[in-house]
Amino acid sequence: MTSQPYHHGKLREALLARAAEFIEEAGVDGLSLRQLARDLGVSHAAPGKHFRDKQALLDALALDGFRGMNARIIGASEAAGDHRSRFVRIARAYVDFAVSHPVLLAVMHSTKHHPDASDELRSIGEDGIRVARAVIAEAQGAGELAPGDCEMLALVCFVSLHGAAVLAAGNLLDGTSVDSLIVATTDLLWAGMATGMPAPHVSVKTGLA
Amino acid sequence: MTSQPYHHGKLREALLARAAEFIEEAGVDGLSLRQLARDLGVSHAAPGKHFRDKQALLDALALDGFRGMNARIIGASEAAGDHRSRFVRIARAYVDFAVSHPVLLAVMHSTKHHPDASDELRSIGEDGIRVARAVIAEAQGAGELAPGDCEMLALVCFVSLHGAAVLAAGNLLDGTSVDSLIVATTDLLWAGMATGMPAPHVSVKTGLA
DNA sequence: CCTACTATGTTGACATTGGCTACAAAAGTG
DNA sequence: CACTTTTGTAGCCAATGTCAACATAGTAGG
Repeated sequence: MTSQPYHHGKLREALLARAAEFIEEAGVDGLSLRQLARDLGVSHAAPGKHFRDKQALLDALALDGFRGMNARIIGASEAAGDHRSRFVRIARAYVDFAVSHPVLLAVMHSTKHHPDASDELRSIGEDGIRVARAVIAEAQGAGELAPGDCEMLALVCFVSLHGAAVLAAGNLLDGTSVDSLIVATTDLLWAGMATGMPAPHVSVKTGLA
Repeated sequence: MTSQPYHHGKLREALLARAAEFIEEAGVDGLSLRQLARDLGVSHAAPGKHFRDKQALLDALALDGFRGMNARIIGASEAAGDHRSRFVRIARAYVDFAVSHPVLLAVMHSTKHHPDASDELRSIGEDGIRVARAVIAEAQGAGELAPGDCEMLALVCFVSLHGAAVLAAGNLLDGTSVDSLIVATTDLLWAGMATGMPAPHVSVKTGLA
């Protein structure tokens, strides 16, 4: 038999690739460093040379996940079309990614990242908001949307689509198709932004604070 | 020393209560059945008499969580006020609960429940949607909101607020206060529903089962 | 070429965990 | 009282994450 070389060569990449498959099959809890090592034909402690601990591997997975997702979102935003179409396409790109990689999405937004997690990981999640804000600002400039705080509007849109993505990824939409939810959500958000928000509703606050 | 009674008496409740504290302190992964047992002064296998396995305990936690959350939401919806105020109050109840019990919320919406998880656990998550739908339907009847598929509208609102709750619970809103996000989100949704959605692209499915 | 030095992989060990079985005590129940 | 069921205990096992000690490979400098 061909004697295995002592050094794997691309163990780090192999670990990440295999781990990405594992978590989608068996969930994050189903991921075991030792199983991963066995699967790749290396010793049980080999992963430790590339990732300080299990969370470090998950952090790296999250980073890759954000890179891939942002690439899709940016690609969707750059496609031709009017503002509203681009808005819908961005939303669809986000939710589609979530449905395709539900567990990875959970890892990406998991709160428990290493204290020394890279700054990139901390800020890379905001790319989506930036893209949404750009489209909204353009549409406002073109008069298609009412003027308003496009920063906050983008955040609200991001938040709403994040909810749709999470629930769709978790298969928690009982009878509703993902696509019809995206359409309904983007329609509602766009209608609200087109109308503008004449009377901010602040009188509800109870004095319970 | 007072000899411990052989039977704890209320071990099941004690386990749930202590576990609820543990997960908020150390996350779901930080929860150990054995540690829990040590903490309550019982043997390491005692929890097994009340919960088939760890997931069964998490399922029970999730069930309790839904009960408490739904109680708050329903309470908010029954408070006096016009439709819009009640809508905002429901939203606030949801997000407030999420911020108060972030890890529990994740457990509640975790996909990996036992195959034999109670039917109650499967359907109890829809109470929030029902409450939102009722308010929307009333407001539509009163002419405050444009007519439309209140089932789908309620789902979109629920989804949006769920996103806000998840991100707020995860402390992922960098500079924005939770309250201003709630206000902006409910304002935008309400404005959209008041205007109505002129031209949906795709036909909408029938309501939830 | 020979010698460090570093990066990468291996082996062995340890504490901890979840889960199982067998047993013991308590609490009902006839 | 005899019995059954519930509740808790003690012991065991395989698996895991992490660590320290060692082995090998590649690389840089003399």
